[in-house]
Amino acid sequence: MFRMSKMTDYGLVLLTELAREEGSTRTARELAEATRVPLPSVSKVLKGLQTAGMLVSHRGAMGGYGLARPAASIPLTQIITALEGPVAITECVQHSETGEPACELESVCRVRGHWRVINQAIHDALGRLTLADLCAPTPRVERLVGLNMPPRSASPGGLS
Amino acid sequence: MFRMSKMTDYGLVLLTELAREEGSTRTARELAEATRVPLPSVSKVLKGLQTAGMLVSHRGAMGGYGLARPAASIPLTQIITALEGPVAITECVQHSETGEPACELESVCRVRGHWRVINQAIHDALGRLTLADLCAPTPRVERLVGLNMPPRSASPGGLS
DNA sequence: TTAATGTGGACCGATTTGGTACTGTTTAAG
DNA sequence: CTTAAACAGTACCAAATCGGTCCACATTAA
Repeated sequence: MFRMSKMTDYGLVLLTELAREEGSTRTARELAEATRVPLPSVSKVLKGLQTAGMLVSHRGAMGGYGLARPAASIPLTQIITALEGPVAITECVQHSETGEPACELESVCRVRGHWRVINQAIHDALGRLTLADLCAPTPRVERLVGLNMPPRSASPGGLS
Repeated sequence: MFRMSKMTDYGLVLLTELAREEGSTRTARELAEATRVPLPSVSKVLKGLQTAGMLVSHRGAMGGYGLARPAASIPLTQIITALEGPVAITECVQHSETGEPACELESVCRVRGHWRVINQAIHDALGRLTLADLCAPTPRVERLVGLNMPPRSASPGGLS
């Protein structure tokens, strides 16, 4: 799986819509109609992004949401982290980043160190992209995300 | 989050343990004791890996599980796919790989194409690793997983 | 004053997840 | 032939998570 939650997906779609004209202010209802995302979910997601400092909100009539910073200075990792917690493929990876209490298998676990590395690679690939990149055509993303790795020198299998 | 499920984590730990001496046959109980993973979960995971063709099983007394192929020819992506389904960060990514019925936002969604690319990057990074690599020291994994991407040319933000 | 709008929380139903139990079936060893 | 060890399959359960809804409230422009 490796799935993002739907809320995170919604968040990206909404932010992309907001970033289409930077500096503009859109109402939650407008965004819901433009993206076809159910309004209550839109509200919940936008509220979260505002708390995380990515959006500014104006209450009352004529209010709405707008980007707090230029889209090019909002990394994907920050959005994902705000909406569904730290990017960590394993619990123990998260623990080793935040605090100490690792898992109870720590003493016998021989793969933990590798997860840290793999997780870092994914984190870096996502961190190279910003919200502005999500509004750009696909080829730009292909380049930035690092799809051009050399195949491994001596691969016995090669299955996928 | 981006988490693997606990079962997948268990699977990797168990396979790594089995790969420590290739060709050996270990009993589910032995593996449970060696890895401290609860026995019922061990059984469930191993059975799944056998069905997927990564393990061979021998029933009856003196039975047990063994690797069906050399560890170096079992890619990480195959293990993950067997234990928790296809690697796809979004539902729509999975749909576009398997069949046609995309999500209902398809017509207005402007980020879908990008997910395909990002997903491919993650998939490739994991596909470059095999079970044998998980038994090797960490530096080898660092190299194979592609941690050495150049920083983007003009990064306005750089936050993480 | 009023209507539009965000804020915050409670709540619910569905699904997933991790774990358990039980009843087979196979096979080596005695 | 009997028995105990081991895998196979299924059903089930409790807890957590997720997506979604609703409501009472605070704020602000008109």
